[in-house]
Amino acid sequence: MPKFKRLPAKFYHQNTFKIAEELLGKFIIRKIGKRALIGKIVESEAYYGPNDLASHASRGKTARTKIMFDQAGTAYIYLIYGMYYCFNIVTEAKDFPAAILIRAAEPINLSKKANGPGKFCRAFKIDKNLNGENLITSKKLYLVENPNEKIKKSQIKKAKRIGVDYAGKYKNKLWRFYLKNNQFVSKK
DNA sequence: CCTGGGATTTTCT
DNA sequence: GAAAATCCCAGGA
Repeated sequence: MPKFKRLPAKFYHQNTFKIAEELLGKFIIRKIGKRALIGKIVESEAYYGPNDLASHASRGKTARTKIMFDQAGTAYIYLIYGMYYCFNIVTEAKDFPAAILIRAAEPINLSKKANGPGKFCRAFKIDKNLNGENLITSKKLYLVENPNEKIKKSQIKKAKRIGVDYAGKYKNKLWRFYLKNNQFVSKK
């Protein structure tokens, strides 16, 4: 097993879009008892600020979305379409709503595919119990440096977000990022 | 190749 | 009561 270096608090206190790009290639680790599930992040989507109509936070702070207003480095997990969980990483200062949806990961030691936000959570056994988890201190769910690979800017593709056609002018924002030529990206 | 609908439940109107 | 930051499968062209 290689030695994994956890991403520090400082990493989560950068600009949301920079983090969304830098997350690509990083490893996510989910510990369940003595087992660890590991995947490489290959696709992310940014949801930024109170005016982004695609963001849950655009309608203000509610019981569900209050986590998005929390401090950077918090996990925001919600149930979509009644059956799939989505995993997000909260960014920006407290009381500024922003988060990054992790859409896909390349399996390192996973038995299931993770090429889509719902499937990602299924593969990692992520559910509402982990909502609000602190990724900087958690023992169950956290992110680490990729010890084998450095991602270059030229490997990153920017694209429109998925499933947000209702979001007016925000639907065309290039706020989705993924690794070029990676077969585990949910949609090219 | 494409389009459309069902599953299932939380959330807001 | 309708819609939702999804996924999978069926059916038609």
